[in-house]
Amino acid sequence: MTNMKDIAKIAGVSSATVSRVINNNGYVSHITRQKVESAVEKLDYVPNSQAISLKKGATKTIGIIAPNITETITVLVKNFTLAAQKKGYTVILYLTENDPKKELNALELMRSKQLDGIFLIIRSNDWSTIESYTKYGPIVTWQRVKSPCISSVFIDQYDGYLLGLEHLYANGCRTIINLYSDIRRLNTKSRIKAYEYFCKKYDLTPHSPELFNNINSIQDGEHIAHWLANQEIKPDAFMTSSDAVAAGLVSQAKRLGYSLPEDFSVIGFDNIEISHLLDITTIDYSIHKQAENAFKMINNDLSLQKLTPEELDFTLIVRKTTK
Amino acid sequence: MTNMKDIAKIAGVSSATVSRVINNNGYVSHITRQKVESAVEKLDYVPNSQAISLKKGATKTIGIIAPNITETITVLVKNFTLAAQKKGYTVILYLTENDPKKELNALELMRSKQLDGIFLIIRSNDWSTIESYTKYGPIVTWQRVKSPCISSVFIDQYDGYLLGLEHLYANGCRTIINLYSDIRRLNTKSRIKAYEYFCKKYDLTPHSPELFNNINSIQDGEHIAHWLANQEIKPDAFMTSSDAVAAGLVSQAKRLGYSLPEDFSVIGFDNIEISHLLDITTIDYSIHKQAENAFKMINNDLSLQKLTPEELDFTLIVRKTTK
DNA sequence: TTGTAAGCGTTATCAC
DNA sequence: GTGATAACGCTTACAA
Repeated sequence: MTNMKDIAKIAGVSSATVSRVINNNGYVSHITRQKVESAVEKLDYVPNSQAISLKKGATKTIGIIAPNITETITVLVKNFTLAAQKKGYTVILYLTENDPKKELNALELMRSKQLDGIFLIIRSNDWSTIESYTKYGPIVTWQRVKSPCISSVFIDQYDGYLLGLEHLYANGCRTIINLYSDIRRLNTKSRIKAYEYFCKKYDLTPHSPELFNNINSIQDGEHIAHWLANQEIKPDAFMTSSDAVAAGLVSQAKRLGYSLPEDFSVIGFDNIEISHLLDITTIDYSIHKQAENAFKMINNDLSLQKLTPEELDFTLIVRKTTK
Repeated sequence: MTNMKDIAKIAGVSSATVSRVINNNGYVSHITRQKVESAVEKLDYVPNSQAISLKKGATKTIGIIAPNITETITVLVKNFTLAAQKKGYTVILYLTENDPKKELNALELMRSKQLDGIFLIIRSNDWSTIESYTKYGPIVTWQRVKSPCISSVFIDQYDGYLLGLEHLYANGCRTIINLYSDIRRLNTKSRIKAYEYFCKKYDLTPHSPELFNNINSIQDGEHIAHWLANQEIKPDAFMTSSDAVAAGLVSQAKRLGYSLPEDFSVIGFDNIEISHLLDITTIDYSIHKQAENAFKMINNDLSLQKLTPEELDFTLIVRKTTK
């Protein structure tokens, strides 16, 4: 491969001068610049990025770590990547499949100087383990976390969740079932709080959160449809924590012969493509902006050129699964 | 940051010996190995991967290039990434948004030694332009291409398409409309051929391919539903080239009051999650295996340890949009 | 079995 | 304005 020395030789200058030309750095006379540039052209020269990274101690590469690629995560990955590319960063995708060891491998990439920063969408290890890697570079997460060194693009979903519950109430629903993703998570705890406040406000009897815990996937949603079919007394609405769950529930319920919103109502969460396709009422909370904010936060840690994060908000998207 | 010299100093050996220990390379006495290992432990040392890459002239990094992340591409990205990780490779994701310049930037990453190989899912530049980059490393694509230097995991979709058409015929459909993605593409040309053969076989009058060209997205599928609503004489089936198109068509048609398969039939292509959710009959052609094969081909070009690609095949998945 | 030293391709600090 | 030259952190002949 042709390198700086080759260019220097052809152009009749030193490699220091070549470097100056390439990087527009320091004083170079017009004439030498031209000589160098034509040599670059002639030899079809491109600087070796490994050498630059080694020298500079930075790679202009950021890692995205996630357990797998769900539709929601796709939105995050896509918008983060686009934002990063726009600022000259390159993005590495690392899938952990929820294996803490694989996550560790990914974190090690930052320690071994292959990554300048990390967007850890969903973690697998303890926060304390992850925290110990922040000394090698910035880590931003999508999850809710209270840590002095890990930033988060999380927004408390209390308000968003309440938005959905109020909509159900306004449309006559009084026995609402909440499908929670993981009651140990702070995110879910906010939802539970919103539900409890809501029940108190309208004098309804809340159901225990434990009854519907760990409902996460499309399949889980489908199971709920079957569960519903077996109930004597049926609830009149489901409030979910993701469009995926809502999609599974809605599509399976239709297969079982139910019609929505006549038989019962369902509200999703995320406003991803699938909720549009299945006409599911949902809560939008601008995931794409979260992704961009994640990049901005990492960028601000790495670069002097600061980017200001955008404000996030909730919107209720009324479709055909609620009255 | 602590480096080899530091370890060497602490362990009382030369950095060459440290290297041997780290890489299990060459003869090292048990006792020195232990000294080195404890020094590594003590200083919490990790080798700098930039230095290794520079020295070795390879990065163990492969790029995935795609215009954006659709659901189908997600399957490709996911399985490729997992296969690559399993073999110790790291994966870079580069989104081009169909901008040839951005694709060029991504290809340049290989030229500048940041990438060892590339999985170019869908291209934006001319094949000849892309070919010129194969001298810097292997390029494998998902698209159909006849090139001496670019490999492809493509499979001719003639058989798969015919599978769908025959199914429609068997269920009484006689006026079938084909929604093509891009009639200039070889892939589509195979579909057209299958359709023509099919028409001749059953003595049906084929419609011109130009009538339904460039139908690619969910939105395009939705438009077709509207088009259908305005027709006096309605076709009795749609054969599509992707589940996305089928999904848009089916969901919009339902919104417009049609019921499937009573009013008409629809067959998708890909068998991605969405076709399951919407109960769309579709053609499966094991995209995940294609992704794995793509990695294997790149690996085989890069490494001495050869991996054998898997055979691919088509399966008709009958669901609720055909009789 | 271990050490020396050249080199991978840059950048950046000095001189001149 | 430009050129030496010393890093950056590692691998690998070649010696010893």
